[in-house]
Amino acid sequence: MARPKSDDKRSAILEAAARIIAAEGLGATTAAIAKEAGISNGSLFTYFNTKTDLLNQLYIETKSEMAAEAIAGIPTDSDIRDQLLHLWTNWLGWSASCPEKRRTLAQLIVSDEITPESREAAKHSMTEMARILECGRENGPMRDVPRGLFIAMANAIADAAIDYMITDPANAEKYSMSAFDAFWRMIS
Amino acid sequence: MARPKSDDKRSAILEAAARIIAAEGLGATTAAIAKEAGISNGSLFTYFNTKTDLLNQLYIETKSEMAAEAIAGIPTDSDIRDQLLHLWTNWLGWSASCPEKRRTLAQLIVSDEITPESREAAKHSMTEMARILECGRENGPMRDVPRGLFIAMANAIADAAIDYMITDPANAEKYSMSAFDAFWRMIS
Amino acid sequence: MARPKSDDKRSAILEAAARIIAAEGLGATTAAIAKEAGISNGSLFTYFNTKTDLLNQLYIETKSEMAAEAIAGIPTDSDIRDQLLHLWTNWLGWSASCPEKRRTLAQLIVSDEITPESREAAKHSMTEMARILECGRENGPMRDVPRGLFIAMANAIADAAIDYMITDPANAEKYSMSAFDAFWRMIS
Amino acid sequence: MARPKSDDKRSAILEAAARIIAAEGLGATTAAIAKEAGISNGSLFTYFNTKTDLLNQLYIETKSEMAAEAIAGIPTDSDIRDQLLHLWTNWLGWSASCPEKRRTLAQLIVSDEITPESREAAKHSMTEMARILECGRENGPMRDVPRGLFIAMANAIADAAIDYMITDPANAEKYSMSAFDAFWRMIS
DNA sequence: GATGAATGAGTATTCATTCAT
DNA sequence: AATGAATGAATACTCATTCAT
Repeated sequence: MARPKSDDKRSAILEAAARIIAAEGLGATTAAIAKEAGISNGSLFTYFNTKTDLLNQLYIETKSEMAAEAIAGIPTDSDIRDQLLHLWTNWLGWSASCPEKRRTLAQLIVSDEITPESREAAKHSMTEMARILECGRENGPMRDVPRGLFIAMANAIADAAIDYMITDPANAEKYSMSAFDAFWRMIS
Repeated sequence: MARPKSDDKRSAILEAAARIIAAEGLGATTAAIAKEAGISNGSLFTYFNTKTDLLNQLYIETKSEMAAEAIAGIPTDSDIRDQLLHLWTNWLGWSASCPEKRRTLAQLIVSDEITPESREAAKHSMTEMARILECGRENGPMRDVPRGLFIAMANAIADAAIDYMITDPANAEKYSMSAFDAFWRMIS
Repeated sequence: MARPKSDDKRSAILEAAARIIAAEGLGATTAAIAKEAGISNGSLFTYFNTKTDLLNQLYIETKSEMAAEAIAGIPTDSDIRDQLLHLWTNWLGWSASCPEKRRTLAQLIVSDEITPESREAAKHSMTEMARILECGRENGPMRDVPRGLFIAMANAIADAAIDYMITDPANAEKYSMSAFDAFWRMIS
Repeated sequence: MARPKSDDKRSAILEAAARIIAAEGLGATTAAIAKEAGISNGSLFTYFNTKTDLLNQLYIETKSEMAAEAIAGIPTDSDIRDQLLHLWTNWLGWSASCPEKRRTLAQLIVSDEITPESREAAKHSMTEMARILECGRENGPMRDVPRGLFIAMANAIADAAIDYMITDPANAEKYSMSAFDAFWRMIS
């Protein structure tokens, strides 16, 4: 069966995994994850066939969640700078509020365990986010830069800011804004 | 002294580790690294006390090497944009030419195995590079952004470009230049 | 509960350990012990956390078993010489009939792996045996010798005899009796 | 060559081994022994072919030393009780004064590494000691007990006392004497 | 489905011994 | 002879995965 009974349990495992991997790295044992999720050793495998499978799904779902949060409530009628600012604030705010998911994602991104298919799937869930980002450069100086490179740069700048927001939450908003200003200068 | 410890062998191990880890991740076995380095299983441990030790030294030395390459031949008399461009070109060029070291570094950066001391040591070796980068923003719009955040952003943009340079070497120079232009817009 | 931990299996491991250690010494591998016990390599560690732990428990349980055998069926109404003779015969008889346990115990006794706590625990299980031994000297010439030293001497004489009983089983009873006579002369 | 140049170094290794093994057990590494002896790793093997060889020689020489000390200055003209008492006092005194050698010997005695040949050799070096002990029983109640068993019993009683002498040196003499009295009662 | 014991392949590290210097 | 680096077999213990209950 494609999806076993309890979706709650599935989510619990995924969230437990994020927490444990944030703390212990990808070497975290499935036993530790199961324990954190409040289930038994063996039950984990009725929800995920292998550890690799669990990791891949964690990757995809975390990325999707991030993308969904980022585009929530975008004022589609406002001008592009406002839309981008809204997106940016959502994105960095969510990421900074989930340091564990973020830290885990950082490990997953560079891991061999994540298949090309998973990477592709994650990209799909970010389509809408990417589309809005794209609008920002279509008439600007970056119009000839490959789309992927441009997205990667936006990502990179955001990431740098998020690190600072997590480390020094009191000034989180300031960091977010500084980064947005830099991003805006870059594309316009 | 009988058969003194050879610096060559130490380097060979470090380079073998970079190659193997790039291919297999941090889970790469010490045996595989030793074999790639052309030494015996046990000899690895006469040069590095533990695998963690090896990983930390690999991290420090790779970062140092990168920093040293980046600042080689900087035209200190030229204007700041020229200096930055030179730095940028060195940096991205070297990184793109050593995809294995780069890939390995990406894993090490997010790993728990790397101690805060190692991270600090790596920072030290990048002082000069950071200093030059700093000159670029002292009178510009980013003058009030924290130094570390600014450096992280530069890093992030470079990284994004390097990925592209590695994936599509034919257009490497173009990507490098586009990224530099974006960076320059960001800081000026 | 799924497949509860089996006490039989625990005992099987302990007995396998006694057999293997008797043959190969304390350097015996956990793999060899597991194989002899008919379980897998890893299962040994669901019953004992470490090899040291296994060794300590083996020590304690073997000593307890010996003590229990020694005092079985003591004729508490008979005079003290009869009681001692019964104890002595039980004790030497059991020890001589389990040369493997005995040989293993000899190694364990001098090993660093055995903790003071284990030694203390073993002493407790021999309380009753020691009490009867004690009765034998309370009015005799050894009345002022420290209790522990007296017990150690009894032990030592018995041990010497047991070695002979094992080596030359045909005359086992004779050796046992000679040793008892010597012991009796010593204390009366 | 049967005996390499420096006999001093050979002895130094043997004594270092006794000290280290007393502290760390038979698992003590040859490297640790070499270091304690003040020589290099590899040099140990110009004096002893293998670790087993070292252990066997340590066994033989320690036993010989003990035997030699035990019979030093025996008053051959005195009556047998005096002779035995002298022997006993020498023996226990020496053993109690070298707790490391004693402890090491205890481990060696039960070890598989010691060959039957070594055990035989050790017995030879104790011939004279055994001869004197023998005199003590030839007309007594133990006259029909096998010689080896009798010796083992003497040994065992002495051993028990030595333990106490080491643990509580202040009363060493008392323990030695108590044990002798017990021994004398046993044989006469 | 849930549980946790059973499995056994896998791995860092150690150490007796050898050998180049 | 002396040194200590090099060797590689050996081993306790781990952990993803399976399976009996």
